[in-house]
Amino acid sequence: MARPLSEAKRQAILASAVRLVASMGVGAPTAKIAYGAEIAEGTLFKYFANKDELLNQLYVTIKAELGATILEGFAPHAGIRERGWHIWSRWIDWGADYPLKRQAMRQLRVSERITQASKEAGHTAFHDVSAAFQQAHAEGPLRDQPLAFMNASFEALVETTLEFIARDPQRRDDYKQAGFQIFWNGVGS
Amino acid sequence: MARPLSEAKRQAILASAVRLVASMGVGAPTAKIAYGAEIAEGTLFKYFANKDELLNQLYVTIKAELGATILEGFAPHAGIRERGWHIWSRWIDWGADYPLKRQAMRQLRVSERITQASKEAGHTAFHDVSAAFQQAHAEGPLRDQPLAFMNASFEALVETTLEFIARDPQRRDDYKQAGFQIFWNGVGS
Amino acid sequence: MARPLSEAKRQAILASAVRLVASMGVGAPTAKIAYGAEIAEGTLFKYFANKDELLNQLYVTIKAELGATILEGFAPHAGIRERGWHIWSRWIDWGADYPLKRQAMRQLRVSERITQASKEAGHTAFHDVSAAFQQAHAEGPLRDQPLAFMNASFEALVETTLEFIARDPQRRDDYKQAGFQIFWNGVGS
Amino acid sequence: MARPLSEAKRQAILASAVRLVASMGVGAPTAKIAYGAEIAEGTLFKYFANKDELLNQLYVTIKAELGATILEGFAPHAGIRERGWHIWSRWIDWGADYPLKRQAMRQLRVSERITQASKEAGHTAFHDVSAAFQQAHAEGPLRDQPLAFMNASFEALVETTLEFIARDPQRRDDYKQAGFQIFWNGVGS
DNA sequence: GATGAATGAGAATTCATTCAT
DNA sequence: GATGAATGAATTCTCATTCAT
Repeated sequence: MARPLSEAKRQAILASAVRLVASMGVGAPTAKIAYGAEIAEGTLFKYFANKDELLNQLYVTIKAELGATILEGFAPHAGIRERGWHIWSRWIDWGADYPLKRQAMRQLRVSERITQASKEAGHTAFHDVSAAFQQAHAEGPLRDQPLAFMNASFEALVETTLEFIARDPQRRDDYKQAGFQIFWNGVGS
Repeated sequence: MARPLSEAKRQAILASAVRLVASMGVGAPTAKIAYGAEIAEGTLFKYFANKDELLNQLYVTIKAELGATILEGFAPHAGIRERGWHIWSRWIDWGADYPLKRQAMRQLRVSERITQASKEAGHTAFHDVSAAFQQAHAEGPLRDQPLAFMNASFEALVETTLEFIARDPQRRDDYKQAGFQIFWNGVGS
Repeated sequence: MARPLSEAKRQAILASAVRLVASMGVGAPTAKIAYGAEIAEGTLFKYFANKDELLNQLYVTIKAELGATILEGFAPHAGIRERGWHIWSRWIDWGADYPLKRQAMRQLRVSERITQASKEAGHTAFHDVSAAFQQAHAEGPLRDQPLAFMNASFEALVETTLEFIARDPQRRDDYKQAGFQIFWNGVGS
Repeated sequence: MARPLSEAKRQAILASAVRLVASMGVGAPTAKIAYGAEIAEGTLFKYFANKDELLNQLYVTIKAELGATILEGFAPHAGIRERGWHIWSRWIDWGADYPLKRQAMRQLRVSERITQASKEAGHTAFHDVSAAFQQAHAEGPLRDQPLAFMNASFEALVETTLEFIARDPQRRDDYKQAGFQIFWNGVGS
């Protein structure tokens, strides 16, 4: 079935879901999500067959958006540190600028309702980001661990850094630097 | 007193909650938790006034248990790296040995139902662990960032490491070493 | 609008509530009320946000209906006794004809769940009935007591009379006369 | 089964029930009643086989106490008005002095849980009060109505009067006079 | 006899989803 | 296609009553 109707409404539903999942978790009622999107309760189910599908698409969509955002302006031939910093920097900026999306992701990540398929789709969307790590990985001291482990550590530190920025936005830049330093030193030389 | 509230039952409820929250999130029904604890639905509410209280006590209890476990055998006068390794090691072992508790914590950490007070109680229970970090922090390159930031990074890397161990238990020791290495290099020299 | 909230259903709920509250008091389960209205349990809450609201609206609705019924055919310029008798007569007839509504009111009147606001709304609905008493009051021997006291005495005697009519409907007219006589003599000359 | 154990405890339960039924209606939980009586939840059921029995005994007890109170100092050979006034006066005083008992009775009177037997026992306890009315009744204009009707009117006006005294205790005596006047004029020649 | 933990049948809501309009 | 009323299973919590201590 081709995507029905208004793309604007679809986006409104996703945007409303971001807000509600961020604050209430995946238990946020579909009726509230619909209300936040200014559509009727039943209309939501024209766009998403059921709540699980909405949640999964939300997950994949945010992940894809983040992936694309990170890669904007990425210089594949820059030095390894520059590439790492680019990813770190854009990721942090995205998370600090869209705290609700970040919060929603936090909830979705731990939810049993996100299928394996969605997680894989998320990885796919992140493919280029992962690729950018490969060289660094191959050369670093973690070369015997899966690339995924380095990726995950990076992400964990991004998450930690964003948590602190969220609590204390004034020091955004300090945290951004400090977090990257831990990562870079950590996996480096 | 007719019959005192049985500590065994209280533990059974918490243990059942660990299992169900780990797999279903905080939306796990109290009826299922009670069933898992082999008590009647109503009995649960003799032990915990309501679901929120159960969830919060679960959070604090696990956190306290983890804190105590980490500190067992801790040598306060050992070298700084030894102390760091002790904490890392015991934390990883705990998480690898009790994957359900770790999973439950993951859910509880992001839940809106865990009160500020519980989070603070969790910190208190973790006080000695935090203290053990202080010297390392004062001397390291992160001395201008809050100690909490270093702690959180440590925890984030523990979490990441445990995630990988859970997926691939055979390589438990490899991950354990690799994760610590990232942290130690990251915040070190 | 998909389907408007059906006024017929709303009335069916209120009618069912009348029956159940009359016989079981305000403890009558919403599930039974819904069943009696031939709707699903959940549907009731589309019409009334919660049980208290149902109970309060029931109170106000019955009171308003009674007020309107009493005033039908009221001749404001008739003699004072005629006016009093009109009110008495219509009130008694209403109570005798709708014993369940009367019984429900008995329950609602003593319930802690009826808010002050509803009681005031009830008075408002009864405003014209009260007004009809004013002249009688101003001239009678109770002029030094609040009008409300005379009103309440009237109502108490109506209630008593209806109680007897309910037990012994054959003598409806006797009781109707006797009750009014007590009131009229009581507050009169 | 003879009445077990401490009469003091039995009274404490009834006293606690008065308070709770007055404020919460017959839905007041037995656990709260027990707590108010400073006994254990289960102990209540040693004194009253079940909640209905407690409620019914409460009804009969209050009614009996009221009956006895009214008759204290009653002069059977006084004039008819004096006898009526005596009853009125003592009843009003009792109700004004024990507002919780009066409130509890209001709730019990409309409850489906009070059996016919209890109502009859209540009448029995009131027998002497009723008897005092008989002569007045036989002589008055209501002689063609059941004595019970006159009794009930009296009680209804007592109730009304007490309601007003409860709201405005300062005017206790005014209301007391006014209420009796309505009754006396009402049923008198 | 007193206690209060244990029980499980309700009770009032809530909510994803369907379907008449 | 959009709407939101309708549904009823599921959820949290309450409460009278029993019974082990």
